[in-house]
Amino acid sequence: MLLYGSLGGVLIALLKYIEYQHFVRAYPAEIYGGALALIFAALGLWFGLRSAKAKEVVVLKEVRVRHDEPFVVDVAKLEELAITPRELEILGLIAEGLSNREIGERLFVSENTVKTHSSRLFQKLGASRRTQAVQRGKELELIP
Amino acid sequence: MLLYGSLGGVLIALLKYIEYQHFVRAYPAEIYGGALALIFAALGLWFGLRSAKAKEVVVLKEVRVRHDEPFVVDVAKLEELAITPRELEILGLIAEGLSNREIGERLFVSENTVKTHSSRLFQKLGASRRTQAVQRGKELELIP
DNA sequence: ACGAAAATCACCCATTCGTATGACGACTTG
DNA sequence: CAAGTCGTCATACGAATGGGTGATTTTCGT
Repeated sequence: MLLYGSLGGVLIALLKYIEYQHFVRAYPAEIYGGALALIFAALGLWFGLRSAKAKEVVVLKEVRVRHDEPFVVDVAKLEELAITPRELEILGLIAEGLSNREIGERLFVSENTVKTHSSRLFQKLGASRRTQAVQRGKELELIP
Repeated sequence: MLLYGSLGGVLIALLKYIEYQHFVRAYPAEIYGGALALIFAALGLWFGLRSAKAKEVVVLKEVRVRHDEPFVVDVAKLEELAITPRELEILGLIAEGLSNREIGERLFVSENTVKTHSSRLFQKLGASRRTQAVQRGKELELIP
């Protein structure tokens, strides 16, 4: 800012000197004043835009985009494969790495029940292993 | 822009007229010129800053798309857990739902070998089931 | 070239899993 | 009401899995 100010002052003095010596008599004062006004208006505008550009850079950016969608089960595929709610529930627990026994404990049913559910589930998913069932479930968007 | 231009022109004319009529004799030309320069410099600066503010708003733009990353294994965690390349490979195949036998066939090794690898893998991952290992592997970004 | 790490394989044993089969009760629907 | 679906549970058996130990061979870094 200080630099700009002093530079402007020098420029003014210079211009004034030149003008006074050579043109003050050649052209009417209106031309002189107009030119001066134009020059300084341009100068001011230039400086203004310059500082404007600087400001432009400083502007902060704060935008968040979604990263994970909420996930919804593909109900169409569920019905298509005739997978019951209970079976889907068990698929989810299988995907969490729980054993049949643990699933039974969590759902307050016997391990045998879990086995029947998972067995039917595997049939419907075309899986023969639980890891396979998990993979299929993710592919079919039945589990996140 | 046009509006500003014409306004500036009118202003110039007005100023010139007033000056010519009253001050041309009262003060030396330097003062007159200096004042004019100052005024127009300020005017230009003001306009510059004004347009600067407008530009500042435009800059408010941000792209932070992050939906699907290509996925790279977390080498740091791999070393931290001392997981060998072979073990990681087997983890991937487990995640695909393959049985130990199938993994052995695909890698041209015996099922027993697969079992030892997976056994050590489970130890390192703190898993007791393969489904659990898969889950841990995904959490630790060892597999996609 | 030596030694450590990795990979390979085998055997054993207990547990878990997958599958089949049958059964029973609750609920829905025609 | 009869049929169908769903959830529940049991038993049984073979396959798969997990865990442990021991051993040999490759590979690789210093």
